[in-house]
Amino acid sequence: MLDVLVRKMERRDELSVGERDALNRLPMERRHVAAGDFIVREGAHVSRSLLLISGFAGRVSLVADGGRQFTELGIAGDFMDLHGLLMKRLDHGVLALSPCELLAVPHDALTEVLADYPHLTRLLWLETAVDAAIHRTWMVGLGRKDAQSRMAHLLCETFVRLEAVGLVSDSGFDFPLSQIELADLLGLSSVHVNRILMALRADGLIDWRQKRVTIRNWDRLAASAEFDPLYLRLWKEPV
Amino acid sequence: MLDVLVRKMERRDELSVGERDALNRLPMERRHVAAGDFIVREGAHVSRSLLLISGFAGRVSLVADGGRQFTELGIAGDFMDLHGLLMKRLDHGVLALSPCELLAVPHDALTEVLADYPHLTRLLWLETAVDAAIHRTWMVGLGRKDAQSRMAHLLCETFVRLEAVGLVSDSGFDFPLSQIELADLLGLSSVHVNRILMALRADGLIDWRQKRVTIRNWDRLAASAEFDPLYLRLWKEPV
DNA sequence: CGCACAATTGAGCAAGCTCAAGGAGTGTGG
DNA sequence: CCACACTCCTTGAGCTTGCTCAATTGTGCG
Repeated sequence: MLDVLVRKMERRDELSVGERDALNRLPMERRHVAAGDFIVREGAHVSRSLLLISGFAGRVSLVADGGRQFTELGIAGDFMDLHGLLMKRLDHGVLALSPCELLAVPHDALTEVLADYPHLTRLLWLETAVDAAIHRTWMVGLGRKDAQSRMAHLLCETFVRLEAVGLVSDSGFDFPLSQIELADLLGLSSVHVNRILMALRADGLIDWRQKRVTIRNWDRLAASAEFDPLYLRLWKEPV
Repeated sequence: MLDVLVRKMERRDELSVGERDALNRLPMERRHVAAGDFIVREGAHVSRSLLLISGFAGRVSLVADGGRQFTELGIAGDFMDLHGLLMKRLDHGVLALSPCELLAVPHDALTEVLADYPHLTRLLWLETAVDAAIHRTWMVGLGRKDAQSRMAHLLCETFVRLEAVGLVSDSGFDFPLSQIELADLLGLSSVHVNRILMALRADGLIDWRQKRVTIRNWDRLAASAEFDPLYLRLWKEPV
């Protein structure tokens, strides 16, 4: 069941047999959440962490004027609230953007297992460190890049992350987000998202039909995004 | 020498004597960096992590058009690149915004010590988790709040974080950043930063003279920022 | 005193927003 | 099988926040 997580971690460092067994011995409960439902509410006390097995989910914060900002797009293989293990209360909500399949892992069991596996601990710590690196990269976009560059960057990043867990085929991926949701990911209005997508299609950089994105010209897309995948830490180097 | 870090960690959870000793046994090298100098370059391979003992430092990323975005303001007690322990290469630069005093801790020594102290590991992991929470909070500001609210939020956040390490007195704190640097923290232009600061002063929310900020009306400042310190995780709860 | 840098102010400009309306796709009940 | 309802996408038009360019005024320091 943890295949998708193990696969991603093994892009970064070897897992020993003992470590893989330790992971698989963890008690886990399977959960399904429908698109549009909250997986966790903002501010909730959490005592288990949720690994996304399939689907798309967003970390989201609400603003007083009725707006919202997604602070991360979770894909298969992502722990949506692993930091809850340490924070105890969640500083954001988690919303299902498509039907989601999750595994809930109790914190006490996780803590107990990790005490005996420092290297495994570091690999999970790395997962949260990559989250932070993704956050920083988004911040640079939100603060200093224009709307088209931000959209291009989101598509490049999502492509590479999905590729790492085997969800890319024919230079494309299924991507069931609405333009309203994209707007709240990118800090834009949905009207502007629409105009930018029209432009990216007209320029031949992407196709986007029936909830599926196809990259038509990676080089130009990555260039307009200033995309450099360093921050995703997808190379093998001992931790 | 690690006092400022220990003090902050003890706001969150007890440290045992053994844990405190283990920290103090770590080999450390003291470094001084002048204001305006890079502490670490973007993309550098790192083999030690740098704890900021005094001064202000910024995590910064450069953009092709010559712009830059700070993604975090580091204060005394902050590890500027603890995630380098896991990432191995840094996805951002670290710039001294004032004269800075730092302690460099070799990764191999840190790894070795932490292997025997799982609880200490979790406390350091929590440090990086709080970094990520700060990132998310900034993202919400960059994406969905106006300039005045963002500035107010930065001042509230900085106040609370400095208070946690004992650097607040008389409702104020020393804050030697230029308006250009503030602009690059907040994703604004320096001209606009200036106008907002004039407004905040005129409204009686703050004073800002001689590199020192004084909060004149915390309630209204926090309200205009929609500031909720939950994400700073400054309460005591076992990790 | 003079230099370099930071703060301030003015004026015009633009990226992206809001408001509004029409079209297209999809699911559902009669 | 159709009609309606709902959501999402698309497009137009005017507006606002914050930007750029530019000039002026402090201010710390050798």
